[in-house]
Amino acid sequence: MSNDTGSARKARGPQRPTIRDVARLAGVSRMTVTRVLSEPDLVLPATRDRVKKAITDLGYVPDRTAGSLASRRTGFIALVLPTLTNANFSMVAHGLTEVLREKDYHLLISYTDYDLGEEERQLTALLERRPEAILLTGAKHRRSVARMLMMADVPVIELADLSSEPIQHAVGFSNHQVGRVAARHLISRGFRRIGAVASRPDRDQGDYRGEARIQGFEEELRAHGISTELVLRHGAAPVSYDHGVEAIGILLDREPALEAVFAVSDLSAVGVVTECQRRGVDVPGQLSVLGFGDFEIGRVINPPLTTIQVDFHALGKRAGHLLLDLLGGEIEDEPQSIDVGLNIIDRASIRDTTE
Amino acid sequence: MSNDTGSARKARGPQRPTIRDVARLAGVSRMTVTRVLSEPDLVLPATRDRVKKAITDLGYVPDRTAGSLASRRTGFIALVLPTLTNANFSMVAHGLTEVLREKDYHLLISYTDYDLGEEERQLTALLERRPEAILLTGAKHRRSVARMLMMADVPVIELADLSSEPIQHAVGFSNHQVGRVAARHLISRGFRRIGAVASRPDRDQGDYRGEARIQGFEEELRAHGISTELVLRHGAAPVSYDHGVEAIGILLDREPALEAVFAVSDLSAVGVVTECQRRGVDVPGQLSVLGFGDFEIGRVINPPLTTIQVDFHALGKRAGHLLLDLLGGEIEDEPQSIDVGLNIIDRASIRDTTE
DNA sequence: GTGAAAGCGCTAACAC
DNA sequence: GTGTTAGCGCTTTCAC
Repeated sequence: MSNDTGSARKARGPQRPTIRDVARLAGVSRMTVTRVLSEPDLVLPATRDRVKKAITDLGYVPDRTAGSLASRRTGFIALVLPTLTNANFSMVAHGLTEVLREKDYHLLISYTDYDLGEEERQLTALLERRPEAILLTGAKHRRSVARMLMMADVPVIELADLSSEPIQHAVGFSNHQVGRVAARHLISRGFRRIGAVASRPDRDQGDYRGEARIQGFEEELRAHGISTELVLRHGAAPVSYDHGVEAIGILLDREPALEAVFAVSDLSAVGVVTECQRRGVDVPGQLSVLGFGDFEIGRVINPPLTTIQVDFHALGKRAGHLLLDLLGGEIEDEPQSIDVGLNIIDRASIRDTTE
Repeated sequence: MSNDTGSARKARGPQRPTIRDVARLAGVSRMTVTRVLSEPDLVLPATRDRVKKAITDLGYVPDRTAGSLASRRTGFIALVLPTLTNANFSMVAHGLTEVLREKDYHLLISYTDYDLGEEERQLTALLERRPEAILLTGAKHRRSVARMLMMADVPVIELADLSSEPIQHAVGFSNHQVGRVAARHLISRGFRRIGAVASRPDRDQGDYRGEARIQGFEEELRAHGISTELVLRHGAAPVSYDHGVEAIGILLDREPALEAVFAVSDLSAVGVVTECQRRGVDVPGQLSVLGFGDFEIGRVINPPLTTIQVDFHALGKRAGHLLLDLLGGEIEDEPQSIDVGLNIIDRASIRDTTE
């Protein structure tokens, strides 16, 4: 009845059961086992049950390595992140996983520690695993990386910064837009003596993102006829708690009547709030503070920080759905660029001028 | 000269170059190409160069799926985490990656959202990828999961909680020990009116970790003849900022002369500090506070929080090295249990009684 | 509804 | 130092 007698495998100890063992035990061909696993409806219920029983009896676990080779579909999606220890990037991975799990895709996660050389090395290793798509963060890549990506001949989605020219598809937000939204928000609240704290964009590496935000901020200020002289670029990126402390000190010395300030990062904003309290400047009574990033700490300080947030979880899900469309061929191959937008998280560091 | 004429592959568009193409172009056999890639020293320099040139000319990227199948070594290490959005677990992954990268192993990361059913589902999917070892967090698993793990016939390392019986190997720390260290630290600083804030261990799910800490704390207190009546179990796990606020309120109402308090989590400890400030209780002048976990927020509040820390990055590296030993067969198969220990991060929330 | 043949792209094992 | 043979465990394709 069955064909598979199994061509004399070298008997070296107990082996994991293969599809052949299942087939033999159930008295069917291997093909039927495959069908039970992938398209059970094509198999007669009686046969199906026999096969299923054989599977559980043997404790058979299909080998997807072999399956991938035969079907030429690994089910892997490569994800290259700068680091895992950043809540935002983790949220992206979570969002992605959520939608990809459904379709039995697996994320192959790598991180680069913000090192472009490491990015290239990781990507090289990843490509050997034959991912069906590649997702990576950031807009800056080596030429060699861009080339590898093209050669790979699978969909490529860049995550995060939408401002620069994407290699193929992109899902993210615009840092420039962050600045514009920040300025617009403060202006709409009636403030006019508006400042900002950012870093000096000296180094080409690093904080072009913060600089993009601050430029958007200045543009919007100018568009409303407001001076940008209280926009302070101080210290080196990345900005931190201490940066906020120092920068707001300088700004307040220069303009004690400052009404509102935008910090390019929540970390810096927390420093701003703390330093204000030390100086006896009431937040938000005298000075309103707006941050960016929605870091956990902003939720915990007093007053809780109003901030501009990017929903990275949603970003991950959007990327995941785009991927599914791309992989399912339900979409033309024209490069897609998706802006997930920005949210203002209204907490208590901005004075309510409406009352 | 060459053998491989390539058995008439169906010509459907441009294919990725295979090892066969490289072999043909370099005028060698496939085996020689494999050797150039894995053991270059075994190949004559002249041949090696020809092969290398062919590889770059074609842009050949080896297919590890096929390689894995043939060599029966996938190079995958499965890692099952509760979540990616927790800095501690991310650090574990980083530490692991650092040591595994060297030997060309890849982490296959999954997360369970703290759901035991999801753990089983993820593990099932993972096993189909034939990982060479399995790392997973937590000491609580379904029986079915334990069974799958045994059947898998690869090294299994549990990460984190050392108190309960490990399935095989374990790398972690003891929550019970955390409590003992906490109590010993406060006692050694000369405090006697010592309290603690934890959650009620009502639910079997969830916070047995916090409960383990608090029990160790009580034991050590008793061992020193100190009353445990100021150890407060309040509210449901997991403890948060608000938990600390409420709990210290209750405790201070009960014993205004409280000298020192241990919070089972930094989050709660921060709530404690904040509430004390609101009440005008000076930290650490009047009340010393000790946390656990070394959360980022503890570094930023004022006064910075003294806390008991587990070095999760080191934990990851230790696990990685154990794995390499296990995989390299350089170690007996006796279950290993490695305690990475605890560190007290001395900041400013505990009064210096030595002056 | 089920099965047989023919690989997927690579490497282990052994021959020369 | 290099090549040949024979699979790894599955799925595709087509036959019945």
